[in-house]
Amino acid sequence: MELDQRKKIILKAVIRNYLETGEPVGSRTISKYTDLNLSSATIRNEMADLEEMGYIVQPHTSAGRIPSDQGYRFYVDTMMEEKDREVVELKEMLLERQDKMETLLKQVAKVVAQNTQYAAMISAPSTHRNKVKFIQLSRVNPEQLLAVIVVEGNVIKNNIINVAEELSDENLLKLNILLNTHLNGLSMEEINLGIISAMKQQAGVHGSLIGEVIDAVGEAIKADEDLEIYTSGTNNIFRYPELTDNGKASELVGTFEEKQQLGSLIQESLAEDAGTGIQVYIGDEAPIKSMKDCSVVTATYELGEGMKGTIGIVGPKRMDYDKVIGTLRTIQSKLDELYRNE
Amino acid sequence: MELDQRKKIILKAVIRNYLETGEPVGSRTISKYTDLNLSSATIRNEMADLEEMGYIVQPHTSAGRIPSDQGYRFYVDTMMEEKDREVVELKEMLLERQDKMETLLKQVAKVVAQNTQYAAMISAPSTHRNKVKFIQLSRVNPEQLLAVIVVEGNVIKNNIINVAEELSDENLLKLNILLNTHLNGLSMEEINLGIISAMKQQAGVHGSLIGEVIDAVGEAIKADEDLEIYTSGTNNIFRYPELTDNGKASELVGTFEEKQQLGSLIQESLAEDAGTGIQVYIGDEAPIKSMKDCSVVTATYELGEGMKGTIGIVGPKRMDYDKVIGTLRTIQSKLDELYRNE
DNA sequence: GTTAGCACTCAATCGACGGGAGTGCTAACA
DNA sequence: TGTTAGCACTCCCGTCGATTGAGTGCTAAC
Repeated sequence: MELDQRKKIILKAVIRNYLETGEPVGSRTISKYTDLNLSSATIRNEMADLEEMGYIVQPHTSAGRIPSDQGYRFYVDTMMEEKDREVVELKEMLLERQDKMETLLKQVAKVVAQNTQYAAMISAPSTHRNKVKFIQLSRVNPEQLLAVIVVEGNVIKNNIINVAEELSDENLLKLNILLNTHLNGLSMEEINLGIISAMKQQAGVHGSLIGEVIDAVGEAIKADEDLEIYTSGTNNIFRYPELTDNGKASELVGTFEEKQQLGSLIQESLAEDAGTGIQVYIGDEAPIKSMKDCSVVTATYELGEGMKGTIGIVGPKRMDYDKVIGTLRTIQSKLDELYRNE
Repeated sequence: MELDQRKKIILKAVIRNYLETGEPVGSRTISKYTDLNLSSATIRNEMADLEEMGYIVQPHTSAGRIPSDQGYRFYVDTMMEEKDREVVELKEMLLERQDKMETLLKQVAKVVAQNTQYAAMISAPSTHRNKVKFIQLSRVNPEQLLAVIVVEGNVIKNNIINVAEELSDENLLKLNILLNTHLNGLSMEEINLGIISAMKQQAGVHGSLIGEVIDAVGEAIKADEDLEIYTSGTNNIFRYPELTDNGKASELVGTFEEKQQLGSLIQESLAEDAGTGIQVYIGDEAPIKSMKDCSVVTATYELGEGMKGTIGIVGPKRMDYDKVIGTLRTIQSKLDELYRNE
């Protein structure tokens, strides 16, 4: 069977109506809702076809139809190609450029959640590929050294290193020069054991002590690379009974708290990034099982210097895709603006 | 009317039974539960008295009794003075000493939540009173300076400072000396505008540029003083219907996400700190209105060097106070141990 | 191909009903 | 005077059946 023009119109009408009301929609409603001027009986026939084709389902025999995952997928796909979304006006949108990345991200998550009334999450941009700008090792007291590493994008990492034996001023200076000449300009992912052992070799004699310090610096660089994720509006899920019935709320809240679980979503979204960077996952399409009754819309953003992160919105399948995608587009461009002329 | 010995026994029996079952408890149950050898009729009379005195209430006419807030309060108070709690064995309790405070705190929250099956929160110790150990200003590039401040307890703060005009090596060195001589050994709360302007004065001529830098350092020290709070086990609240019925879940989850709201609790707990540092808030006693159906148990902890923070456990009023308090005691001593010989 | 009509299905709602847990009160007992 | 057995009463809760109403599928006529 083929999805002809009329079927498409009816399918869209069903979905749009369901998005609004959250109730199964019957043939009579569609008969009046659309301007097709068809009787409910005709619509009934078409709807039976659509059901057979898998776009809509009946929750029980004598109820109206609701969209299946396949139906949502159709809707989202056609919607995405149809028109350029108008830019959504964000309520109280004030993104000031923050020194602290953390503050900015929390702010974005909050704005997005408030605006859409769904749950929002945002991952900090990964800095693997950012280059080291500056390294400094200083003595805090005889047994403690402080290593500070500044990376492009003004990301700062630091680490306190405990040493058994005091390092002479001369050696400290040498070490600083060594570290800077070897590591400056390298991206964090390029700094590997090979480079570190090369440095150790060049440092020569003092093997053990200096070696330890070099290792510690290497660790400081590698550390903290677990992706940080911030969430907001988790309690918006309570607006949608289909997400909170039967103890589903507990699972979802748990997932949002254990932010590591959200990682897979972030990864996938970054990987799939095509064109606009906006992705829609419906039900099982998302790689997180507790979200099987949700839809997830993700957008990748870029903060100058190639630092990429992901924003995600989680809501019921009957979410207002149009608005959500519009909001994400707006945020994308605002962030881009904010950091373009760094 | 007086709360005589027998009434106390009955009251405790009612409460203990209710804690176990979560069901209203009737006179017959108590008659068998206790070894008073009284008939249910006698118990009924006593229970009527207890109700009149406000220790227990009936959810409806023909139901058993449940403890009122006043009843819980009595129970907790007598329990606290009764005996030394035996030490609770924590499941999989492995607190390794972490370099990163954040990791340690998240770990503690998680352990506590898993152990008690309630929601847990923990505030990072405030560092107002910690003394500055080390300050360093370095040039990252001609327009950017990096300020690093190390505070007792190895708390590290840093800030990138943008300058309009390059600072000479000589001036940078002077500044470093100036900063260290003036600020080293002072606690963060002692560093105020007076001290900062004194430094500016001493710096003399270069007023504007150097003044700006000094201000920026001052800001870096003051910044980030909003208390950080970590939570875990939020979804444990779903184990207790009385906390999640009628949309209460949404409120509670919201409170846990907006961690700032938890601040008042932390403050109060730190302020009230008496003796053991353990506090119990029942219902309205807690300063957060979304917790009016909860009980909250807080404990202050100390990580050497006078860094104090608070751990809080939030659960239903019928929480297992005994276990919760035991767990908190154990955590307190483990943390103390961990940092005692710094 | 479209539509009116009709029988059918099934979830949701409502009221009636009975069981059960628990109470308060009274009267009898030690 | 304190304790207890007995009893009527209250009220929650689950079950059952009837009713309602929205919606469907099918058939026959247009």
